[in-house]
Formats: sequence, structure tokens, C-alpha cells
Amino acid sequence: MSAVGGAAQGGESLLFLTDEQLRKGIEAMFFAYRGFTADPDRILENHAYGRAHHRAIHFINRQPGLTVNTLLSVLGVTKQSLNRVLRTLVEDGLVESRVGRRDKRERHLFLTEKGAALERELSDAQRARMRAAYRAAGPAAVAGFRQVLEAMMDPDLRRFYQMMRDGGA
Amino acid sequence: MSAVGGAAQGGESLLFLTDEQLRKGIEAMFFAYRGFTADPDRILENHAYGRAHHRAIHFINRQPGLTVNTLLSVLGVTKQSLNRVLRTLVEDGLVESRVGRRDKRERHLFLTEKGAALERELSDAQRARMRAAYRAAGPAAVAGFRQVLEAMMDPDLRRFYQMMRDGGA
DNA sequence: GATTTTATGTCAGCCTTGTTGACTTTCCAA
DNA sequence: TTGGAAAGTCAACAAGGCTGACATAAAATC
Repeated sequence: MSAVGGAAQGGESLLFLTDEQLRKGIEAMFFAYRGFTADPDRILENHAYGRAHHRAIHFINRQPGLTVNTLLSVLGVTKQSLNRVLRTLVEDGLVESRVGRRDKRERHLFLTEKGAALERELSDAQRARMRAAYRAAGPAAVAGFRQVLEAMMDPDLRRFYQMMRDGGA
Repeated sequence: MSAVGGAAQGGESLLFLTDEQLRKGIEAMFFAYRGFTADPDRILENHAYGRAHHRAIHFINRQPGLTVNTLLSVLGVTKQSLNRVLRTLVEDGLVESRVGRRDKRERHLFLTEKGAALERELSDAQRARMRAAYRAAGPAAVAGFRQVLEAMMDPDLRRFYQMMRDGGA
């Protein structure tokens, strides 16, 4: 692997990063993300749902009882956009929306058994690809993968991500 | 980093991959991709273009003279979808479409000076984030990052990606 | 030379998923 | 008790996917 040379370049950096190397990283993200979403997308077609539903289901599963507002921040969409998705999921009996006990304005979101079943179907497929990639690349590569991705996140999202890591289900 | 334990698990695998670790990888992809597209998205807003235009511009820059059909395969969209984007780029004088010399059915795509200028603006921003992430994570992490992403791609796209790596501009 | 296939472009219409803006209801907290 | 936050809803719109149908030119094949 000659993706990154170790040569020091001036005093500023420890890495010798050519534009070409950076461009390859950009393309790797693009192509890998396509693969990343391909399997769930195929499953969602059969259920007449889209990626937006998948994302909502994923995070509701991760943090059962999270509020709509929290989910809004995590997903980075408007409440109108999320509401459309959430409404169909509630109507179809995949998600339950419970009024908050302490603050009754808030709605706490939970997967029903039916919702959990779809979540499993989706994440089984996505994890299978992830597992295969991890195995092909090896443990050291996986650690690096996670480090770079974390460094690419916006700070707010990184905090979210790390909270989920530490506290996660 | 305790993201991945090195313990051998039976004879089947070298990695001990819990569901939790895989889920964290999935979330890392999701949040990192948001960051990955954030800077170009902001720039594109000012020019009244979208991500679809960015993708076309990126690959035309990478492989000047590529045909419409090739670009179609790389992007994985329908010709109608691509055509809409390409038409506006040609009309606005960012992309030039030249009839093929050997095969006159083909159109070869090139960036004009104006197109190259926008490409630079977009990729400068994206590379800056990439560079920062690479520096924060270090050379070993970068190699691992690329390995895992490559392993996540669909085989067809992986071939494309590797071709661009070897032959690339 | 006639026919078929390929590459491209285009029109029309549809869907998902994002957006903004306006408005209502609920209800916590100062 | 009132201001403002949380949530929901309606309407309208845009980007960017999709399918299907059709046109044209040129290459390839029979």
C-alpha cells in the first residue's frame, strides 16, 4: 500500500499528502458509500420505504425513547421532512410515539416488535457487508478506518457519535 | 483504541466483531459522509447547482474526454437523470461535449476553463477536510481507511476505482 | 445494401425526500 | 398568567432519482 508516504514535508505536517492521494480518498468515500447503502436499499424497495425511513428506524433502535427533537438533530433534516416519514412509520405500526411523562410536549419514540423486525432485516444486511469488509481489511485497518471517519465529522455530529459510543445500547 | 479486539474467535475469523462494533462502523459512515459532503454543498448553493452536478464535474475532471456512457456507469444513474444535469452544465459553459473522432456516436466530455474553476473551488474545500482528517488520524490510519472502504465497494465499482487509481490523471 | 444494435438525446410523468413559511395546540417555567 | 419551546400539520416547491416511449445518427452485422 503506497496510499500515503511517511516522508515529512517541511515542519508543518507528518504526512506527505498529494492532491492525487486526497482525490483517491474522496472517490473511495463516494464508491464505498454506494456499497454501504446498496443492500438496505434493496430491502426497503420491497417494503415501499426509503432511506429516510431506514435512518429513522436505525436511530430509534439505538436510543429507544429518544425525542423527536433529538432525532431531528441527529438526522439533520427539518421537522416537516422527518414528520412525513415518522407518520407513515407510526401508521404502519413500526414505531410507537409516547407522550413524555415529565414533559408532556415531548414524544418519545420506540420501535414496535414489527419495527424491530424490519430493523433487524436491514441491519443484518448492512452488518454483513461491514463484517466482510472488516475481515478483508484486518483489525489494524479497521481502527484506522474509524479514526479517519471520526476526524471527518462535523464537531457536533462527532459529539453525538461519541455519546452513542460511550452510552450506546 | 479498543474498537476492534484482536482475539481469534474459533477458526473462522481473525477478528472479534460484535454487533456493537459493526453498528458503530455503520454510524461512523453515516456521520462522516455528512461531513464529507457538507463543504461542497455550501459552495454549490451559491452557484445554484446540486450534488449531482458536483459528481459529474468531479469525474469529468478526473478523466477528461470520458464518454457519456462511461460517466453513466460510474455515477450509477439513468441517462435521463444525468442528461438533465449535463445539459445545464453545457448550457452554462462549464462542460464541453465533443463528438467522437473514431466513433461519432459518442460524446466526449471536457471541463472548460470555467468548469475547471468550479471544480477547483469544490475540490479545494473537500480536500481540505480530507487533509485535516488524514493529519489528525495519521498515516497508518489512512492506509486502513482506504482498505476498508475499498472492501466495502461493489465489485464493479471497485474495479472502476482501481482503474482510476492506476491510470488516473 | 439492408437491417440491427449502440450511443445519445429528449419529452412526459411519477416518486422520495429535502426545503420554507404559516399556523395551531400543548404545556413548562419564569 | 403569559411567553416561548416542543410538536404537529398544511401547502407549495425543488432537486434528483425513476420508467417508458420515441428520435437520430452511426457503427456493426448479416
